[in-house]
Amino acid sequence: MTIWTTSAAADTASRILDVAERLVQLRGYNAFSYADVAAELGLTKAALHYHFASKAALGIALINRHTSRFFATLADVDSLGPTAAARVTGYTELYARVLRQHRMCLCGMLAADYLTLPEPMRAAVIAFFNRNEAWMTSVLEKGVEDGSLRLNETAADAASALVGAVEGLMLVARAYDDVERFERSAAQLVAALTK
Amino acid sequence: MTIWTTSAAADTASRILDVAERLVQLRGYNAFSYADVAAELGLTKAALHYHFASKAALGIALINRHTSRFFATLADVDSLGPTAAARVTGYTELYARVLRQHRMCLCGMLAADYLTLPEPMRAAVIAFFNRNEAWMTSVLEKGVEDGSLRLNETAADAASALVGAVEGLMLVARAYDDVERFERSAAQLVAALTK
DNA sequence: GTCTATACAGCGATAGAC
DNA sequence: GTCTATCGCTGTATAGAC
Repeated sequence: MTIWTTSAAADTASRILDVAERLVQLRGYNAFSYADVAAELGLTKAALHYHFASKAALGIALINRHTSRFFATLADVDSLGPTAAARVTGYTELYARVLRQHRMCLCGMLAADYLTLPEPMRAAVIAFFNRNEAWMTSVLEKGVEDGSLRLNETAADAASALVGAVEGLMLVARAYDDVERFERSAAQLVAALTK
Repeated sequence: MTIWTTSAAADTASRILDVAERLVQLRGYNAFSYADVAAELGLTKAALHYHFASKAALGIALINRHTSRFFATLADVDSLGPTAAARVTGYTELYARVLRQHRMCLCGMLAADYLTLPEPMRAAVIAFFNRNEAWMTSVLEKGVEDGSLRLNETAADAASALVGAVEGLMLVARAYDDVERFERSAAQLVAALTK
C-alpha cells in the first residue's frame, strides 16, 4: 500500500488519466486514442486496457476524477470567505486557469461530443453541470440574502445562465487563443449581478 | 443551367452539404465520415470525393455556406426594424431554432474541435465569429445611441461576451435536451443590457 | 503489470471502368 | 457523375506469454 502525501511519481492509472484528460480537453473525446496516450507514457495499448478495460470506462473515470477535484478546489474558493461576487469571480478564475493551458473545460468539451457518448458518460457530464449549478445557486442566494446582489430572476435560473455562459466564453476564447477575451467577458457577467 | 426558385430537388453537392452539416452539428467534425453521408444519400464514398476532394474541402464549404445563409437570415432580423433589445432577442431566437433540431451551432461545434482542424477551416470559423461580433457590436452601438441600452463597457466587449455566452448556453442546453433552459438564460442576457 | 501479436472494423483517399 | 475495388492507416479490443 503506497502512501501519497505530495508530489512523488503517480501510479500508472493516474498517469493515464492525466494524459487522457489533457487530450480530451485539447482535442475532444473522438479525437484521442489509446495509442496517443500509450505513446506519450511509453506504454503499449494493451497495458492501458489492463487499467481501463474500454474507452468508455476510461471516459467515466476521467469525468469522476475531474468532478471530485474541481469541487475540492471550489471549496477552497468558498473558504476564502469573500462576497458572492468575489466567489463568482473565483469560479471564473478557475476556468481562466484551464484556458491558460489552451484547454477547454473537460465537461464542456464532452457536452459538444454528447450525442456520441455512451450513456454512463452522459450521465456523469450532466451530474457535473448539476453540481456547478447547485454551487452557483447557493452562492447567488447568499448574495441576495446579504443584499450584495439583486436578481430579476430566481437564483437557480441565474445560476444556469452563468454556468452555460462561462462554458461558451471558454469555447470561443480558446479558438481565438485569447484568455483576456474570456476575462473581460467573465467580468461583465459578474458585474451584471450587482447592477 | 438549372434555375432554382423554391423547393425542387437540390443538386448532389447541396445534398451532401445538407447531410454533412447536420452530422457535424449533431456529432462534431471528428465523429462523422464520408461513409455516413454517402449511406444516407444512397451514394458511394467515391462519389462524395468527386464533389469534395477531401474532408477539409467539405469542411470549408460547409462553413462558407453556413456563414452566407446565417447572415442572410440575420439581415431579415434587421429588416424587421425593431429596437436593439428586440434584435438581440431575434439573434438568440435563430439559435433556439437550431437547438430545437437538437443541433449545436455549426461553428460552436467546430470551436470545440478547433485544435484538430486544418488551418483553412480554423480561419473560416474565426471569420464566422468575427462577423457575429461585428453585427452584434453594430446593434449595441445603435441601442446606446438611441438611449434604449446602457453599457458599462464598450459595445465591442459587450458583443463578444454575448456571442460567446450564447454558444455556451446552446452547448449546455443541448446536453440537457432543454430548449427552454436556453430561452430563459438568453432572456437574461438581453435583460442585462437594458438594466 | 506489461508485453507481442493479432483480429476486425472503420477511416480518408485514389485508380480506373462505365 | 457514379460505380467497384482497393490501398495504407488507424481505431478499439483481445489472447496469451512473460
